[in-house]
Amino acid sequence: MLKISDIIEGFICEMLASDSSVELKRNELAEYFNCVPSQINYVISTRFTQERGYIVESRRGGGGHIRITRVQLGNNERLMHIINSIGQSLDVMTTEAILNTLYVNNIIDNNGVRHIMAACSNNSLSPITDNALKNRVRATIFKNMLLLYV
Amino acid sequence: MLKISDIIEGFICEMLASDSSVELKRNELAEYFNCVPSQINYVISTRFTQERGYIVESRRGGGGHIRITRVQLGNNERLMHIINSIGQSLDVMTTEAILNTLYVNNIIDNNGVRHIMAACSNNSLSPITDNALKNRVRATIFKNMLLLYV
DNA sequence: TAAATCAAGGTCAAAGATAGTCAAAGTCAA
DNA sequence: TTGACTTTGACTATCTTTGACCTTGATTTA
Repeated sequence: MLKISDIIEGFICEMLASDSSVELKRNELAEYFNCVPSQINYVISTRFTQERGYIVESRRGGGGHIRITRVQLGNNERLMHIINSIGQSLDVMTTEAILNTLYVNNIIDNNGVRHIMAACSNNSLSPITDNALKNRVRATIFKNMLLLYV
Repeated sequence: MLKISDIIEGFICEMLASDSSVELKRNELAEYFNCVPSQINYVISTRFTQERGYIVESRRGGGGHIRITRVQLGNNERLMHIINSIGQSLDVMTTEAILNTLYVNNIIDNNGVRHIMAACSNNSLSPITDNALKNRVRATIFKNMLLLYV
């Protein structure tokens, strides 16, 4: 059976084939495919993920939209490997260690290291009291920033 | 759908491009854009805020007006002002707007903008389910990263 | 000159327009 | 039969638009 999710995925992929960025109206798309609006969210959250090289932005309210952007990825095997091997959680020491590796291998320059460290520092995450959550957020921030280099 | 608020914002921005200060008539502007006068207040209060580098003055009564001025501060002064004026909480739209201001004023380059946006995006903060906490964390990350430029 | 009137702009809350979340129910292959 | 994946919809969050009512300043009138 043809899954509606796959059809919607294909539809969006096709749009992304000609343009690296598309802007959708959730309700319009849902109506077009005769499904509930949240189906669109399902498709996006399972198919157009960061790991697969997409960036999703959206706005609610009048004139709201969902924008999906394809990021250029490919030539950096090593980086993708690192990104994929980072789990759900990341502590400061490991962050520093990975950054150091990337730095000495000239994948990230000094300026990038400073930005990423600033973002991932305990200082930046200080409003989060739960340490487990803090490390989970650090992991998502770190992966998101590394995607800038793939 | 075209958002009237964004159109009005663009209109005012364009006026501010040639002049650092503009004087508006609320009712005239509202009539020109076919909207209610309070829409102008909405645009001003959401787009032309102090954090984004504007000062708004107005007078009521006959011959009243609204004056919007782009503030010209030294880089560090402006940065510190922005850092100090960001409270405990920060949403994505405001983050983008502030970054844009800093970018067009050559305080932060494109690379820096990309790093900071990646760090402050909802994507990066997705493990945080509580929105209030999400915005608090965004504020601390953002301020921490801006300090790299002071 | 004090009061009345007119001419702005300000505030706030309700209504409208989108999108997001989450969990229950459904489907299908192993 | 079970577990992973999909579909649905009720409820929530966010952003925008609108309008009724308020405040302030300038001008006219008594």
